[in-house]
Amino acid sequence: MTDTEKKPLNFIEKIIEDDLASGKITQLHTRFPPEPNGYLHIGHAKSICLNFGLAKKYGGTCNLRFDDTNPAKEEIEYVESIKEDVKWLGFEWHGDIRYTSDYFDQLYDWAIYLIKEGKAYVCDLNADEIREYRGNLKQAGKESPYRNRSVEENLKLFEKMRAGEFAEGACSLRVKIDMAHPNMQMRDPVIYRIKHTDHHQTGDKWCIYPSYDYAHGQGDAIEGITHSICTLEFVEHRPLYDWFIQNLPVPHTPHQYEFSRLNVNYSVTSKRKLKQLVDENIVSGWDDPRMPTISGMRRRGFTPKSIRDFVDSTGVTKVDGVVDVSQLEFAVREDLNTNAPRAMCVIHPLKVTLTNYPADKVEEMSAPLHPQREELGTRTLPFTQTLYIDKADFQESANKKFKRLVLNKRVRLRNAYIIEADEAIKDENGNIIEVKAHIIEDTVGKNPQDGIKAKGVIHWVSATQNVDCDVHLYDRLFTDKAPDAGGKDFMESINPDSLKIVTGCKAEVNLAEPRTDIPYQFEREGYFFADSKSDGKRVFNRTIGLRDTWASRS
RNA sequence: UGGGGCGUCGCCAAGUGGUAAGGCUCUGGGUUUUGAUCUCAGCAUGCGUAGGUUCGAGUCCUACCGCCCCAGCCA
Repeated sequence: MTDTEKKPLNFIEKIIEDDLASGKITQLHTRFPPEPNGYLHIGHAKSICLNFGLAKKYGGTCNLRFDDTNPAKEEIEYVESIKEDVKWLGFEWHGDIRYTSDYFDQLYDWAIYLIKEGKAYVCDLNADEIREYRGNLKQAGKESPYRNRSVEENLKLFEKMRAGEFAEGACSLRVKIDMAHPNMQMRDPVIYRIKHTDHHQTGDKWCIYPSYDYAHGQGDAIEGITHSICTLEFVEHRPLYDWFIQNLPVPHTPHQYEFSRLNVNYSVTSKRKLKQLVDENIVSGWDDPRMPTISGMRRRGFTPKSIRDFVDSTGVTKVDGVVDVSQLEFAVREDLNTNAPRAMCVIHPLKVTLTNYPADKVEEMSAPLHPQREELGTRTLPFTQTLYIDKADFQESANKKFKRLVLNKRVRLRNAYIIEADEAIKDENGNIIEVKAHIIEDTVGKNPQDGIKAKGVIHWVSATQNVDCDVHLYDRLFTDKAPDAGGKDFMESINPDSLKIVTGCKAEVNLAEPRTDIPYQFEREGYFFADSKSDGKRVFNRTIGLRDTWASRS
């Protein structure tokens, strides 16, 4: 997406433009607020692109805020990986990194304010009792017997909570709204709970922690966030969000807007499920190239731009949908096709001996790094008497649709000569182990003088001057389009062939020290990215294959 | 309906009363030293269903149907 064409505005952009036009806001301020309790995945990428993208588009700012209100689930390791992922995707947060925990003192003071206003109380009901008193979807709840404690008593009790005088679960601070409210979120929600757990940012300073609902909007208000964008499951929290903003002396009035989460078929994104895949060794880790995590996609070779383009292509709406992976694959291929340098690698080597080519001769073939982009320059390929071509590119006989090497027929060796096959050498089991062929003289960069053209082009590599490598071929992790839909057990549709390791592949010499910033296109095979975790061994992860209309037709 | 959100092509998605954009996928043709790229063409008489208002409705009204979310001291 090169541009700024007249792409229609999404509903959030319309709201922003209206707010800017009406003077409701003078500058846009957004935020990306992950909880550091796991690795970011493609769904988060959408939120990142939306929040940072909007700020950029409208000349505003976007904060990175760790929503760290639950120390029991969070770890510093996750804040580090999240920072890395956001930067890698190409975004820069405004100013310092924010933590909701930076506001714990202010939040505590506001809790006391609510108590003094008679709007919050310490409740001694335990979790089970609170659930019972809450009622259910069709029945109003009952008020807690502790709901009418005096301000003084609440103040004293809350101070004791903070001082660590109660065990976890002994009591909680609740806000007094309406136990009969049709919206369950408004039935006196808990805003502070006791957790005798150290926090990765605040250490042992606190033993009571604010809830998400109580902390989020206030964090937005403190940071001057104008548009607090989140996903659809928070729609019913909005009245609560607004309640806090209205009932507390906050410095700004932020507003929450919800859009639908990004889902991609043939994959799962729930943290719990991704963790299960890791724990049960279905994948090698959170950054396994088959994972929908940002780190997994990075290791696989997806580029930041391809992910951004994909996310932008899916639109911002309130419709629950599932985007087809083909849309993601398209974005990856689109970017890689225009930017990946070309190279040749024979994955299933078959030896070819050129009987009319001198054994000691080496010709330096020049090949462009990109066929459509001359400015990228060229590379050199040694051409020798013995070569490797792919086993799939030779057949003793074939019909006319087979555009590769066939006995007594010609084929073009990419960036080199046209050759003609003369004989197939087989082992005792009848397997072809070598092909004898001869070159057609004077066909480098030109057609044969006898007018008999080659019908196809295949890739090759010198059998004496090449580098060994392994190739990891990835396929989708699940065979089911919706692995976890309708309560299905996603573990039952794991694709047993999601990874095929091929060893003994032969790559052109220029791949001896492969680039680590972008995948290569192994011509006719696909895009391959040097694996970042295979030191010592040369391993290429197949990012994605080339579009193949041939395979689907046959 | 307890309350809330949502229903336009296989998948995303424009459309805000004037006679259904675009992208992905798919299907054909052309170019091509990657069966890639590029390029040309095709692909919703119909917008969850049924009525109604209107000269005219995906857009307004009514009823119905379907899907998703909420009963954590998770976020």
